[in-house]
Amino acid sequence: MKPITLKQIAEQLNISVTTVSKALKDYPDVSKKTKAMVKELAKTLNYRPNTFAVNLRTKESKTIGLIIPVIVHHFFANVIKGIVAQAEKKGYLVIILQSNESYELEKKQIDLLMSQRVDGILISLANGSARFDHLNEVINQGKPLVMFDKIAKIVNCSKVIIDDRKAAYTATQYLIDIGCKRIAHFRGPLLPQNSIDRFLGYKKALTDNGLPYDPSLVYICECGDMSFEEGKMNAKKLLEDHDDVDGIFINTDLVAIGALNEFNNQGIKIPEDISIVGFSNWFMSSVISPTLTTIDQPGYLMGKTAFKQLFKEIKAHKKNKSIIPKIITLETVLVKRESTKKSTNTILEI
Amino acid sequence: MKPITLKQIAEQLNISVTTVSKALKDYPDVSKKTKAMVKELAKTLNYRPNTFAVNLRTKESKTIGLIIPVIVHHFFANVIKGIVAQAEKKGYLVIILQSNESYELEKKQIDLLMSQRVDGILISLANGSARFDHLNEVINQGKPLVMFDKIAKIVNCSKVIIDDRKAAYTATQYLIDIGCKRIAHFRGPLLPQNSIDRFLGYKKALTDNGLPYDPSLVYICECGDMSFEEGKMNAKKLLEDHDDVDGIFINTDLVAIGALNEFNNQGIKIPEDISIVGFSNWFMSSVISPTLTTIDQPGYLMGKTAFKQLFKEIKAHKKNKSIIPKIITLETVLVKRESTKKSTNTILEI
DNA sequence: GATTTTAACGAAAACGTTTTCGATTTGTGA
DNA sequence: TCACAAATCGAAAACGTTTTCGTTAAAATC
Repeated sequence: MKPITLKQIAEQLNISVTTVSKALKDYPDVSKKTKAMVKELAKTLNYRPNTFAVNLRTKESKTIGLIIPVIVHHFFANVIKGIVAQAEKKGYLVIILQSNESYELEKKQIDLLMSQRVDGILISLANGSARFDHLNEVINQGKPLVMFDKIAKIVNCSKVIIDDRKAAYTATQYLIDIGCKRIAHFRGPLLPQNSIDRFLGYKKALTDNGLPYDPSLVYICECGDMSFEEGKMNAKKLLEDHDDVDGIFINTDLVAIGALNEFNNQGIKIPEDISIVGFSNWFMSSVISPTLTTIDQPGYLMGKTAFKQLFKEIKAHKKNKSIIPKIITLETVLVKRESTKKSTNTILEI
Repeated sequence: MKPITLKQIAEQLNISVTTVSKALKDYPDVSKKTKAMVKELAKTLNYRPNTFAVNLRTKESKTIGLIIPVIVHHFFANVIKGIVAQAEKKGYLVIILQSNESYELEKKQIDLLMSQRVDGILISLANGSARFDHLNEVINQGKPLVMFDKIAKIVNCSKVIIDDRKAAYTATQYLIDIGCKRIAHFRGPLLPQNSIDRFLGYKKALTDNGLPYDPSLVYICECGDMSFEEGKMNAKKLLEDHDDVDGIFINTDLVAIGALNEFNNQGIKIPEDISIVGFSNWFMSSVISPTLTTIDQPGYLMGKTAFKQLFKEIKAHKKNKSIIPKIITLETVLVKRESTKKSTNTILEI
């Protein structure tokens, strides 16, 4: 019933614990014979090293912590999948925690992970996080930390992101290229950097193309559980406020799909009357009608990349090498589908 | 830089490590003065007990393992959320692994978790799992194990499930009650118990109501990444094969939404021509048009309940009490929406 | 004042592993 | 034969806690 220990193996074979340990780890100063002996007995007894003891000795747990604002979200679920898969490859386990977009919780969870002495931490910030002492604390303790997606520029650690501003610019530029003159934007909440950057990308594309920026064309939504409904509501409001809008760039697909639904119901033709571009390439976007043009946000790859970077830093940390924070920007692509009309401007289609 | 230890505190205060340890844990044989002294210094030094050492001493890690077939799935994501939230409340951390519906991976992961010496394991089976030695091994080692949702009846451990058969029966019975005479079923894959049970519930409702069971009305789909497409395809086939079907019970919402989409495109009126009931109550079901009648499958509650049961068993195991496996069946409810027509049979509506 | 009780503390073992360093044995070359 | 190197092993310390049990001093009891 009790787990097998090195001591038990040693006693059975009449050798020392030391030799057993070395044999199992293929130390050069153990003869082939004893190695074989030890390994065989270990196998038949189904010996498993006591991780607790190993951790204590080696001062590492082969475990990392992951704090994520929401789990039930296709993008983050994909990130989790990417992290877990990559971690497993490298022999690391992942402890997962959900901050629920709350700074207080996030802080507590950082504390939990530090107490647990994980080898490193991956985090995507809660919307509520405007202070970062808890993260600086992690860094000061010399614990590897990598942020992804929802980051704080001010925190001095590695980050894996997409260029939200550029992607939004691309999306808006595409709307302009296909002939849209009056382009609205459904933006995300005011706080997280992502929705700010997407908004800025939208704005810059307008001005770069000589189009006026009109604040009344920008609608805000929380992008929480009610995203779909928010999309519908904003679409409704937009139709009431303006009759000349011919394109919308929307912060996230679910909102876009809500808007699309409202337009469909009201008989507004997409893309003939209004062209729509979403963000994130949720699988439903390729499936609804009309299919949604959107920016592909590589969740799985982001998770994978974030872990890879963290892994490097963990290794460096073990060797007492200092780590130079690195910012990795993943490519996004515009996925053109039915919700945007074809360009009428042939010159642009050379 | 190096973490503070009990020893350091002891030396600073000129007392023994023992007393420091006891003071921090409020042992009665330490004076109030020393307790205050110790606690204060511990706080200012930001002392955190070394989990590795604590684990080694106490033989528990306050950590559980979770193996799940897919993370990127609204139901499972909800389950994860429920588990993580409840675990955190009780001071437990969750290590998450994804089996990818593969028996081989699942086996390896069980092994990993056993090596890690987690205090207990939560698992939802991979579709590919038809052998259960790896799970029996866990049980034999006396490690608490709770299965949820995708379970194996044959394994002697606690389980948290819904009554798939009953829920399917309810769904089908509802279709019958509102007047459907020719009811089709889009079922899931042949293996997992869930889709078998849902199929059986469908069948039993038919025969209990004197309706013939017609195998040609049963369509199979894998319910994987292509669910939506499968729904469309099956809908198409159904329209080709039969012109008299007036109701469909569908294994899962995403497939149902695919079917709905196809029917919409082909001008088939839902619910006038065909009534549809889905399964799981995905949030999109309340949002598409027409909204989908479905069985609500309580993912968050399932996660929460599964952890609670595991927690009980972990506590029992610590006290060397034997654990009697318990099967907890969560209630499901039929959520009536637009995709099913109102009953014309007033007698049934008393 | 002698004895017992209580309060407060500490020594030491234990958890199971890893690793350093020294000891022993065997083999090698002169 | 001697010196030295190589091969093989083990003793012991260390990781940082927890907990048992004993010790001491002070307080209480008679």
